[in-house]
Amino acid sequence: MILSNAEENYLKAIYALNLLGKERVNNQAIADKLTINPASVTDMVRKLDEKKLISYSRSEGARLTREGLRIASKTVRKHRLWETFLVEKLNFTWDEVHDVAEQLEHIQSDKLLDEIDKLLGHPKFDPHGDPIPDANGKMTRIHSTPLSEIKEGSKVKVVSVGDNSAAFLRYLDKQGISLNGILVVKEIQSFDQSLLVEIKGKKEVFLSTEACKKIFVV
Amino acid sequence: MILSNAEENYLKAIYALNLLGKERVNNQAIADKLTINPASVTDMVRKLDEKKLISYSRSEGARLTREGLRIASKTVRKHRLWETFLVEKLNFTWDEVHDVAEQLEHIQSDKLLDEIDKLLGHPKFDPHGDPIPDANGKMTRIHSTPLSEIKEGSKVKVVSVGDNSAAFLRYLDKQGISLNGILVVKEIQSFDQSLLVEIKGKKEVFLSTEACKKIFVV
DNA sequence: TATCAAATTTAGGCAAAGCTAAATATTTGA
DNA sequence: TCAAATATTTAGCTTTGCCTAAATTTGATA
Repeated sequence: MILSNAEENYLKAIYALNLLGKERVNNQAIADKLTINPASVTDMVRKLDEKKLISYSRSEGARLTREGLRIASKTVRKHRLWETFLVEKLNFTWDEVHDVAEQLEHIQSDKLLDEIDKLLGHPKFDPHGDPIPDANGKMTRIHSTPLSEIKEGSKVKVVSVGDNSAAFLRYLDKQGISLNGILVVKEIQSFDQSLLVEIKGKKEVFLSTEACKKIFVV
Repeated sequence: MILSNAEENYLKAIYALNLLGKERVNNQAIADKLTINPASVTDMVRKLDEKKLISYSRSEGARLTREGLRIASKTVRKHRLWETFLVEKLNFTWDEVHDVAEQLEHIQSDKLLDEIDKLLGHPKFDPHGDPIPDANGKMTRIHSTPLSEIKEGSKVKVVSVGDNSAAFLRYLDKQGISLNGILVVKEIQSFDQSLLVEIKGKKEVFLSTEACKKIFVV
């Protein structure tokens, strides 16, 4: 079954919301995720239900079926493999890849996907530290913690970021924060919970509370 | 200006027909090229005219404007660079690339295009021997001849093929004909103009008249 | 339990890009 | 030159995927 880009995007949105803990997803959440009108979601959700890619009921919301899950995780796999490819092979920076990958993830070619995966050596994580689902949809989960919850004095490693927007990633670049970078939490400011962190002996920077919630560390 | 895939495909079609000699292109020809209904072409041609990507008049047909030409040749450039990339870097065969490139050519990212071009070493020809327009739309033209017009006894080199369909390319593979391959025309069959050709001292094969019209040699 | 807010659906619309069938133009060639 | 063939356009319809505005349903709470 060949799906439209829009259909794939809905499945991806439901998949992402599922991973955030929600077993069942309501229309409003999908609408917010995709920044479209809830009324539009009603229609599409009905269509996806008819195609048996999700099961939907007014009371319980939407849940991916086995087939819906397969397609959603494949789309995420494509997105993250393309991002990795762009960074590893084509000199893109991590703040440049998202929008292009949003387009590339809809290209239909199993061979293309397999060959990119092979070329990259079957990577497990993308340039933002997000796990890449394998061909069966399985992925390596890392039990990371938002930097905002780390105790003063701790030394941690950045393993992923919770916001792939160019704006946020460029902010991290400017602050000197990168994937696998080592941080030491020097001070937690009592008045706003913002952090003073030391970056691998190089320098110290202040990070806003909001930023710290989106930096995941171990 | 961001164009839809459909708009890009129309421009590409007009561009291709232009290269076949027609300065002006009529709706019927566009409809045939894209296998859509002429009535649909009327609408789109009007739209492209309004956007100043073509100039259209009922009597003279369609002609690309400077901007239309720029976009069309960029789209062709993308298509051919992707085809080359797939063959050179991702183990695709020449009969597997067309359909995927039809999708990839619509990805919007100048950086992506430039990096692919750089990675490939600024290739001048794609896997079918078609010239790749440079960033200014210029391309190397080779004055080739269809094999169907070659005299008996001549020794020639295959430089391009005029049909990128998987069916035709696989036929050529089976016959042992590849780009840059050397052929000797042994006999022209008088009753149907089909050819007996020798492939670089290896073997002799018969080629149909139709096939010979689509094999270009020097 | 009555009410208010939030979520959902309905109804009606729009733009894109295609279609068919019928009406018009235009060419061509007998 | 006139009729047949070819090309183009019009009119009206379809699907997709979105929209707004106005119900309606649900759920939380006072």
